[in-house]
Amino acid sequence: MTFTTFQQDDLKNDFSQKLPDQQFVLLAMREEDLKTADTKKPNRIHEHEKENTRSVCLLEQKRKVVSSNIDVPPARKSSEELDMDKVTAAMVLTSLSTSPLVHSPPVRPNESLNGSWKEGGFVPSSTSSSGYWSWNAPSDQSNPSTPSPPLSADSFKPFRMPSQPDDSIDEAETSNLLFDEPIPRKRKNSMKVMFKCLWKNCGKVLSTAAGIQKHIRTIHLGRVGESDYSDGEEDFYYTEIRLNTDSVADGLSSLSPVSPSLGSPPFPTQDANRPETSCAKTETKLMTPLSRSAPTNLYLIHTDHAYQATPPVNIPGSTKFTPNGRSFSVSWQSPPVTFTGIPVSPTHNRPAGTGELKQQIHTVLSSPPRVSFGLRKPRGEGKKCRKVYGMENRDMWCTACRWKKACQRFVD
DNA sequence: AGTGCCGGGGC
DNA sequence: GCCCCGGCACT
Repeated sequence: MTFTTFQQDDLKNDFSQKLPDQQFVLLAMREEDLKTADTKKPNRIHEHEKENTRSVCLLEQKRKVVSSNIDVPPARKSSEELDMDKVTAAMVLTSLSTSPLVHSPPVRPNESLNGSWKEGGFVPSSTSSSGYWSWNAPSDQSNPSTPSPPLSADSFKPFRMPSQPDDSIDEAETSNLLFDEPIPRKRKNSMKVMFKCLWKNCGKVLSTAAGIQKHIRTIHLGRVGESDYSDGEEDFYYTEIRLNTDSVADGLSSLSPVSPSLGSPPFPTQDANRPETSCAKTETKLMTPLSRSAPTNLYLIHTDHAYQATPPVNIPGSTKFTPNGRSFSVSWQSPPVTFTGIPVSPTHNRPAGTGELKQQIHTVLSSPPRVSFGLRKPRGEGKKCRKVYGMENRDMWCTACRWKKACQRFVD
């Protein structure tokens, strides 16, 4: 995951210049810094919003996620559930990416950025002098052998945490937050949880997780003989649907956090404009099984305009698709986890150098991909006859070089 | 500007 | 097929 946190200094200054193409920024600040920022630069966030960038402030100890008029219900005590703040923030970010801009003062007090972020596995891999933190995905997470995944407007499921079924900040709640609809803290009793298969062109809804997993295993993954075995992959091919038994429509609307003013879904649906769904495929695979032991995954959605007519580019740790002629990039990062018994340290997953990391982020976020369409093979990197022997010894060149053809002596 | 080499042409 | 070269892409 490409995940960027700006600190107070960035807010005081013009941090919008740092990631000009990133539209959603997770902003974590300390309480006193936020107060200062409010006082001194009251319009900073607004300025950023004008550039189609919104900020989410993750307030950890207060258990609030504040962005514009977004509030997350306060207060669970247990510190390990601070991770849920991050998750919630990710959900907010995800939803923000699809909702219209909301202009209102975003800032609220916050507490330490340092403690629980690191506890959750988010150790900044680079810290610039300006306090600009960033994370990026490990470059070796791609796995090509995943079946075609689902992807639909209501199917974007950033993460799944089977181990925490009692998550009280559910999707419906988060969605409601985005629309500034104060809702009762707990409506679980009136919610019926269904499980919807996200497989392409499927959409089967079952009432139990086991059922949907079995469905996915047998129907989509073709694991007929291993019906009881689950490697968890199925988890990422379905989503929970919380149906409000008081008002089914309410529950359904929570599935798609799109403003009614926006006629189009936030993510590609099954329409003709939909590009290949390999992005979801990559994403799904990347989440497995790493993320299952890492429920603190944060998703950051950002959009940019630079890729509109370009073909998909495989950026490890990120994926991209183009709904409605506008591209979305989804990238992610897993915190340090143990994978098949091998401890994976942060330095394993991330490039060592700050500069390199930032370069990667820059690549992911803004730079137009260099795509060779195969019309011309990549230029050879090695020395060729011309360089080796020089123009004066042209007779020593290989025939191809003499004929200005591809060098046959020093083949790349 | 220098380099690699594709595409095309003459023989 | 051999040989050459215009011109493009890339560094």
